[in-house]
Amino acid sequence: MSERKFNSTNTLNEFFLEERCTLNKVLKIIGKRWVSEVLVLIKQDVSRFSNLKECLDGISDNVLSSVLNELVKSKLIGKEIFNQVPLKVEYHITPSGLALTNVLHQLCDWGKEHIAYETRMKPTFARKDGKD
Amino acid sequence: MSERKFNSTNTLNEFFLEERCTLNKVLKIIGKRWVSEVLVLIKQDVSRFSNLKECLDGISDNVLSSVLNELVKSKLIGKEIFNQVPLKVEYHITPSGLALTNVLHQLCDWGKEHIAYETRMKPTFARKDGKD
DNA sequence: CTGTATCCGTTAGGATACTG
DNA sequence: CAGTATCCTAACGGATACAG
Repeated sequence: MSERKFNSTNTLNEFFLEERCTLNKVLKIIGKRWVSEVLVLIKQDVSRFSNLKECLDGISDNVLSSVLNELVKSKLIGKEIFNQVPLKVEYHITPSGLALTNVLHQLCDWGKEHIAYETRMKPTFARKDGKD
Repeated sequence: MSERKFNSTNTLNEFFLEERCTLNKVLKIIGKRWVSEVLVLIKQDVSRFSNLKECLDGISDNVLSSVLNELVKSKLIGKEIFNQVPLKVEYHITPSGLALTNVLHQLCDWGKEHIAYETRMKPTFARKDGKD
């Protein structure tokens, strides 16, 4: 705190921080293990707690619950409680969440192109571009 | 394993899994704390270990090192070693990595629109859409 | 200068049990 | 059915020390 660096790197840092700040928040939200999956499921109209649990096979109630809460808190999904017996709750995606899944889909798309083959291949990697 | 669910959820599950698989890999890579930031920095031609360290202020050598390794392993950045004294190493972004930052930027963009105000606001949130 | 190895504290993921 | 509370463990981020 007492020795902040004001070198030339600082300029870059500033520019980079602006991007970092928000990006970090986003990644903090959807970087968690089950979050993106739950979001996608809800987008696909899997709106009940138990349905989600089935789809996610072995997820604990605990974890699913906290993930859902996080998503609700972040306004990516909405929660609708039907106060009846048996208790019924439905989750639905928000426009905000829908927009996110859209970007996520691009991310997925990128992954399919760039890391699909990366599982076991260790080719002789030599630089091909003419840097310097 | 012995009691796979073949209910209606299974259909959704199948579709969702295809997306999950790759998306998870991607998020696994860039969801780590410093990864996205390092990637952005390198995109901005901060190519030396020490420069990166300065930009990231308090990051440990250890962490930076492992992050760089991950990025190299994932082919998001390339590593060029100049075997001289003092030892010099340069990192540069790959086309693959560049494409990723592009998507990341959209993610950031999304964040700016949707979670900028979310820090402290707790408005009375009631459903507006006419979902039954 | 550019890293790796080791150790350690924190945190997130998860199992189980219990409540509305 | 839908969740919360508690506890446990594994994984991750990070500091320090050391090596090429």
